[in-house]
Amino acid sequence: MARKTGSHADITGPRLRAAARKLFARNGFAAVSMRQIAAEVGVQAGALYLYTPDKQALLFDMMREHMEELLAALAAEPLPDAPARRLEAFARFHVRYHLDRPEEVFIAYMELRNLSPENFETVERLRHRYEEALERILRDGVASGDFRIPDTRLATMALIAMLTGVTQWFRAGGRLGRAEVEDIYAGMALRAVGA
Amino acid sequence: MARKTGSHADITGPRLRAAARKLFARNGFAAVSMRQIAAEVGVQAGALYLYTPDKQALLFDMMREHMEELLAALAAEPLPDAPARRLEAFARFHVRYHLDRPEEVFIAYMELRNLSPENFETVERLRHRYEEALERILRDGVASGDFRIPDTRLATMALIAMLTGVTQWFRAGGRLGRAEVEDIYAGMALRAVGA
DNA sequence: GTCTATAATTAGATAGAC
DNA sequence: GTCTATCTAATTATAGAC
Repeated sequence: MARKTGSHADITGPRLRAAARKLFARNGFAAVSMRQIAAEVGVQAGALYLYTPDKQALLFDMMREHMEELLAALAAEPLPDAPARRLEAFARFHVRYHLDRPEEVFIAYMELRNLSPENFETVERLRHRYEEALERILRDGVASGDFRIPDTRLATMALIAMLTGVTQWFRAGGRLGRAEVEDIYAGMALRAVGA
Repeated sequence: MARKTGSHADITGPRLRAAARKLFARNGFAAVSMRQIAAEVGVQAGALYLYTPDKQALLFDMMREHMEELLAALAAEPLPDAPARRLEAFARFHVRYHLDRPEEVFIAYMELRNLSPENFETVERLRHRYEEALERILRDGVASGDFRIPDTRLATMALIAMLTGVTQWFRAGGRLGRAEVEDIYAGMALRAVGA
């Protein structure tokens, strides 16, 4: 017999995460209340605590999972050996991945300061591993003479900021398509390092 | 005769704005309470309302003033005519200005979503004027054949994101000095547009 | 101009009925 | 597993004493 309320552990959990992601991305972690999230999920506020110990864990799990999936996706991406081709592949991967997950990306770099100190450390370590993947490409390219940049660390930060910025303005159905955007960013990244 | 409490309208106002700027930049608008700001100023929470109608106005005034000062400073900056030299001057100005005001910059692009709809519109218009100043340089450079970029609007957003990113990692007294950083970013910006 | 006191609301989180 | 009800604490903002 159909009941209005009942067991939904298997779907309420994911729905909670989806609702939190949506609201955190749109309004910011600190500005979103557990009651708002509950309303989005369609349950009462108290019911959320069956699926998360607290609001902080909701944010932390979201950010850690995002960074781990990003690193896993990068590891799974086939990257050519030649530095220029490798950088191009990285840039394309970065733009594509970030356009696919605008909410996670936005949260991941806007809500760092709302993590507890321990959680911040964990997420920062993951973020640093990602940055190092790019820095290694740049170092190799400098060593081989393919790139001309005065400082690999600065260039790493500059390129990541430039590429991540795509999420700030890109809108599906707009003037430029995803493939075009990917092309142009990859080209700018290559030229920026003198390839 | 010295009094413990008294008239401080001339100094409490600026101190309030400075405290709010510091705390908003560090912890985020939504996460900062009026009591925290009052404690930073050294007054009681109620006293703040002598200097601002509410918390929202505190944020809005800060952001509007920042954008207006940024536009005024750009207008006052001597920019050469040649597109490449003009872009270089813009990039140097942007990096310098943003390194000089890390807190304002951080707030200006992290707290947009905490503005009321009307206030958001006002700030967005100012931001758009700044972006257009760069886009005009890029358009001129494309027209003159100095720059090779497939899309000026995308290149505008990419360059601004890249240059603004300096505030995310730069620390005074670190490995690189401000002049060096300015040089490198300007060089990357020029190369990115094929100059 | 700043204080204390407080109003009115809302927050995160928990207890216990069903 | 979800509900209602509630706890405790914090929030923005205001009123009125000094």
